[in-house]
Amino acid sequence: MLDIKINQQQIEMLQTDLLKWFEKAKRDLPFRQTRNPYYIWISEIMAQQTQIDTLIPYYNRFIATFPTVFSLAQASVDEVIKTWEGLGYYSRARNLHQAAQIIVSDYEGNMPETFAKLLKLPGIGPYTGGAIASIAFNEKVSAVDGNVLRVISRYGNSFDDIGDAKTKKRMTAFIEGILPDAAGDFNEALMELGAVICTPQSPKCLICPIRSGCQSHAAGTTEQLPVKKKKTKQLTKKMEVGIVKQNSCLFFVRRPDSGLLSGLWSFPITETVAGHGQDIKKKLAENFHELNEPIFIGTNRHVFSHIVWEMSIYGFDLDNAIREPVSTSHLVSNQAHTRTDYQFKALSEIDDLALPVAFSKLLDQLTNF
DNA sequence: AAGGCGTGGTA
DNA sequence: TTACCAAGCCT
Repeated sequence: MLDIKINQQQIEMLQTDLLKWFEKAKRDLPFRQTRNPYYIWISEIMAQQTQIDTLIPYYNRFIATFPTVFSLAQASVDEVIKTWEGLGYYSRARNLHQAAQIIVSDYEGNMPETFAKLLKLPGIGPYTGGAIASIAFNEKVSAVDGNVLRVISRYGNSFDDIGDAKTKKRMTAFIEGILPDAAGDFNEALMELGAVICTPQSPKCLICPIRSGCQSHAAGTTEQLPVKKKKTKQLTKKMEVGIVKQNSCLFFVRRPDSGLLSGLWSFPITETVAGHGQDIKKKLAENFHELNEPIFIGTNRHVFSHIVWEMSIYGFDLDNAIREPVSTSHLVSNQAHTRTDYQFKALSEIDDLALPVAFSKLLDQLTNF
């Protein structure tokens, strides 16, 4: 149970030390050069489960493509996903798009200015709501992310599992109790400290601005903290991928509306049962009447957060079909939807599609096919 | 409550 | 190679 004994004077020293350090040491990040709530919002959504260094080029590209909430709301969801391509957790982009439409329709295009209202928007939870409210609107509310949980675990020498909701509640309450008026800066300072000083491995206690009050440093337990329950191991799935070629074009399918990589484009893919390319050949029979035997191209492995795909890649060259060449008119198109679910694309056109890394990385293996 | 949901970096 | 981790949210 987190139980930090800290008096008013110590609280003020902690605030002062942290804020002073942050003012001096904070990294120069693109979204720290603005107070525009729209830009803050985009950056905070991108920051979810994503390291800052990774998201910076995406952030710059995103706000260049969608400079205002109106431009985002008016874009198609496919355009938004395409701009998000490669960043992962694509529901973030869908929620961003949906929330932009709500902000335009319900708030005249102005970002809602309170934690309570922000929390109602899709994709904004306790952390992101607190971050936007405190950083963009000076609301005195906490923003507790993984960095903050780690910093507080160590500061109070807490061995509570930070994956437990109760622990997060307690630590949030502690933060709320020591929040200064400059809540946005204080929240950012805690996160910055976690990102560059109070790191998961080998924390740099020697140069930590709040070392003097840190109970974990005093107890020598920093390497054991924070306590976090281990994740269950990823399930490995054997998959067969079908590369269908005709007239130098490759065949792509849109993934289902729900689940992994939903709505994004992919090569036809199916879980391996019989093997040797027969599973994907059977699946492709939904789209093509005549197919040659699969040509083995190679293997590839892709690791998601909770699944591993071990992919065997098979080619089907329609130009070299033994029987009559099959034209695109044989494609089964889904008449119920106005959007397209199947497409042949020339190599130069593939960039039009939002293609997850799991598939875009396969393109390198197709040079001899 | 616990698991689904991406990707890239590091030890 | 394996394992862990990153400015979480949704169901």
